[in-house]
Amino acid sequence: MTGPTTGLRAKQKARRNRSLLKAASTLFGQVGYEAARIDSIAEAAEVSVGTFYNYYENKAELLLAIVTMEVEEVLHQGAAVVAAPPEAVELALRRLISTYYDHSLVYLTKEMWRTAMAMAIQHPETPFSRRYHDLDAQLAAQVTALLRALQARGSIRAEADAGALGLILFNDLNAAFTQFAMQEEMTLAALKDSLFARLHAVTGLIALRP
Amino acid sequence: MTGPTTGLRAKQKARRNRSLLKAASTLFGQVGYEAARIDSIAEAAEVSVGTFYNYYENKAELLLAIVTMEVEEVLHQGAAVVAAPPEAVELALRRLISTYYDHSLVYLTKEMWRTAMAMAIQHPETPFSRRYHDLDAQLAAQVTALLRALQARGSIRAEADAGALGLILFNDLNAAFTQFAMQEEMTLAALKDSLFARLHAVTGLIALRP
DNA sequence: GAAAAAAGTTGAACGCATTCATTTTTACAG
DNA sequence: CTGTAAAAATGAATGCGTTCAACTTTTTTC
Repeated sequence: MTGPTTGLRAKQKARRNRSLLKAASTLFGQVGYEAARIDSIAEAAEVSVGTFYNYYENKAELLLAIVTMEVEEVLHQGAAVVAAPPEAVELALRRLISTYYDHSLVYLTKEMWRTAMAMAIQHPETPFSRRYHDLDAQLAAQVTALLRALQARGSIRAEADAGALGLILFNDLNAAFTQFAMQEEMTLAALKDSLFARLHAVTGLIALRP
Repeated sequence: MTGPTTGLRAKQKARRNRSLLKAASTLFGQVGYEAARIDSIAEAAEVSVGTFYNYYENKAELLLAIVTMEVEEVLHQGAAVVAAPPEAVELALRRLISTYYDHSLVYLTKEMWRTAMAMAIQHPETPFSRRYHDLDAQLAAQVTALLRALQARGSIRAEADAGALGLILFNDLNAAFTQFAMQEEMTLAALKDSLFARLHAVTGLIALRP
């Protein structure tokens, strides 16, 4: 399947791959994803345009690589919260969501996020979209898992549908994040304020021990 | 501001405007938005490519015109539901949301919706995005208005935050619709099933008279 | 180690949305 | 009507992601 990982050729390949990704990441950060030219990325990696396309199917695949790193880190941090959530329902959810938001701009800018979201929606049959939604689904599963844990512990009404509410909450935090990515001047604090207000409305309905 | 609406020139202008929009709409429906070439639209409207750009700033503006028609019709139908909602909370919400979904594919295809959503996210500073989110906000306001009406009538717990829950519900129905637009084979019935399951989880928490 | 095969590199060429300098048409003053 | 200004139409040129046929380099074979 995956060829040899040693040998002159393989080494060179790995080096160029990293070189292209780093060049792209830097340029995306500096001038933005859309304004970054393939020529410039290739040039920065000391490679021709044609060679770039031997390493990445297209420009989007570079973005996907960066998105994947970012979301996997978010999932890692999120898992820790789900594993040992705070007692109170609202606090636990705030903690998880804050963790997500706080780790969302390490590798990606708002413009990169917008582009990733847009491409995932527009071309659903694409590897990009599939991978993006796979990551999304993992995040949603984490939110639901937290709700279930809180319910099992007796902090949430037994009759509440944790699966449904988890999805609803995830859709809401996703929508809030989209708004955040769309407003260049909006701060993380403002994002949290906006989401937490709505979160409060939900926890008020489902929490047993406030 | 707006020039004369009579005279040979103005007549011609209005005719070409309509002609281009109709040609575009037809072609979008036939081959899809992305595959539709500006050349083809211009040719179908018996106009040169350059002239097309005298009438529409870009391809997206054509889509915006169609999206606007679609959403305004949806808002019109939705207003009727909000004005005289069914007694039961869950039924009322189902009625409103069904109305939305049932009128969503009159002028637009799923692919056109995807493109519109994607562009609205990706280029927030664009007239397209502003208009799109303005329409979105009107829909959200309608959902909230319905919740408030139901609450005023005593069908929803007085302590529930109708404003917050309206937004949450809207974000959820939006997410469901996005999923629908992304799966070519998904039916309207399947869309409603998926959303109504989650809606049930919420109404179970807020409804007073089941 | 030479020849053949395989893998990788390259930049010119292509498709398509959008722009723009030039030409054509319309409106209108005298 | 005619001359002129304003408005509109036109299609060739531009920019940029992506493709591809020709060329190099590395690996394998004997």
